[in-house]
Amino acid sequence: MESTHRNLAQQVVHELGKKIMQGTYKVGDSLPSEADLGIEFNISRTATREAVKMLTAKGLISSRPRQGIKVVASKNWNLFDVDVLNWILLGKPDLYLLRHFLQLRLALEPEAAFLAAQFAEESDLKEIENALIRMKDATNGQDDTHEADIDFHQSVLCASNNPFFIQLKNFIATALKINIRFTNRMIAVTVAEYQAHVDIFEHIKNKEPQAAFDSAMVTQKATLDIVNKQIVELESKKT
Amino acid sequence: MESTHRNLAQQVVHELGKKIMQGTYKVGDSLPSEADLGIEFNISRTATREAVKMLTAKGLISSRPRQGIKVVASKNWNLFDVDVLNWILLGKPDLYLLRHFLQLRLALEPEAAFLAAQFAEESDLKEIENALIRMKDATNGQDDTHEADIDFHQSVLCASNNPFFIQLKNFIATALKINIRFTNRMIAVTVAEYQAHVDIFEHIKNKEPQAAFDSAMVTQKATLDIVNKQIVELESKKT
DNA sequence: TTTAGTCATTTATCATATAAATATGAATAG
DNA sequence: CTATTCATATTTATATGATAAATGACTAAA
Repeated sequence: MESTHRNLAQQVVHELGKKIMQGTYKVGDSLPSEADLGIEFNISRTATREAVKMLTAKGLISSRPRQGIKVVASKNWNLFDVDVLNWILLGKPDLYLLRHFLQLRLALEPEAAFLAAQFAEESDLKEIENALIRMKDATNGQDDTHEADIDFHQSVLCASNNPFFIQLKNFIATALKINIRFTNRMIAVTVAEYQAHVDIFEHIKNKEPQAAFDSAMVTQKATLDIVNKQIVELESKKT
Repeated sequence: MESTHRNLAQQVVHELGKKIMQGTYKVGDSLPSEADLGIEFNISRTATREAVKMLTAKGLISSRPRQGIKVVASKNWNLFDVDVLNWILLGKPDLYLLRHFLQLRLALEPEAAFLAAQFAEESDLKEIENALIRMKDATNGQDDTHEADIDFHQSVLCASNNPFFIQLKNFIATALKINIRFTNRMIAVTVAEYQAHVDIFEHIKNKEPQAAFDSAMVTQKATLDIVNKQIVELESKKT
């Protein structure tokens, strides 16, 4: 195993999780037996089993006597688990995955903005404003635009003061990272996008839920439309 | 442990998970040490550790040498995990939790209907229709209304053909169950509600995304408004 | 051909031992 | 008296080896 010799089980969880999301082990495939995994990673069966149990808890695999350890159907995967999302990021996301992310974002973010306009505390507003300032600073090269952009989206989710929306911070972050990868990680966030964010913030601050919702909806829908068109194009090329 | 002597670790996971969601162990609290848990449940430390690892994977606890096993902040809980949702159901949900569920449902379900109208396959439509038929049958006492109702909502999610929406089936099911508990589990789904469902289905079938979205939105918003009013009432009583 | 039973393989659990991490409090230095 | 260092005890982390239970595959009998 790695150098550190700490949290071996956790490391194996990540190795196997990555391999599953990258398709090294596909749905229905059997993983090596506990004994073999132990040999492969040079750890005891105890640690191996703990790793297997953690992946089971995240819904990626099942393990039964005689049948061995198998990757279960992807509908059972805990797609909103932090680790799983990060492993998705390490895979090779395609346009369809990007669309799936955007479709859920379109559902979530306008409503989150709506709720933020209703329930945001002073501290929540400060967080959002902070992210906006960092986005503006980024145009002067003082900060990473994309990172500040992600912070903006996450802080709006938090401002909803709804634990379920807040839990989806990781989902949104992953969605944005994949989006960035597909557009071009070098291209900074545009002025137009920044202005759209400012609009959303203003509506939240002024406690105008519907206006906040609409502003968020417009930008989301625009992004999704672009990807939808790209997919149509892609599919027409195929045939 | 129980009679069966199979999957001891899994049983302990459920016991502890329930206790955490019911507040027996609160956020920040320490659980008994591995050794003590082993004694309490009459299982080996190995099995205990595997249970602890599974709960760790679900984001409920952390376990570090000398520090012991502690319930982590609820923002780290995997609220969309099937098990966690079921444990929530075993707790004592209040109006605020119900509102949080409804707020996310309001975000998800109209968009799911929108997507279903775009992407539903024939088989998906059959599933939805099937649930509707069962709802109608239920008025004659042949079936459980609520169960068929849950099936309807879940089948619309599936029809979106978006894995993220599909993953949220358990969330919606839990939300509906809590909703049923709050209204009155004896009261059957009304004819009006049934008709609203039929409308949504028709729009999906006719591939009218926006109409499907609007229909779903109306019913959702109505439900949320009622709960919001109840909360306002509750809070005015307090002061 | 079917059925019942045997067998081999793999996970599930247990018991015990040692290593590593770390909170706590004592000892020490300033 | 305060801050820092250090020893120690407690708890988790890992390893090892042994036994139990589950189950797919094969075999033999009806």
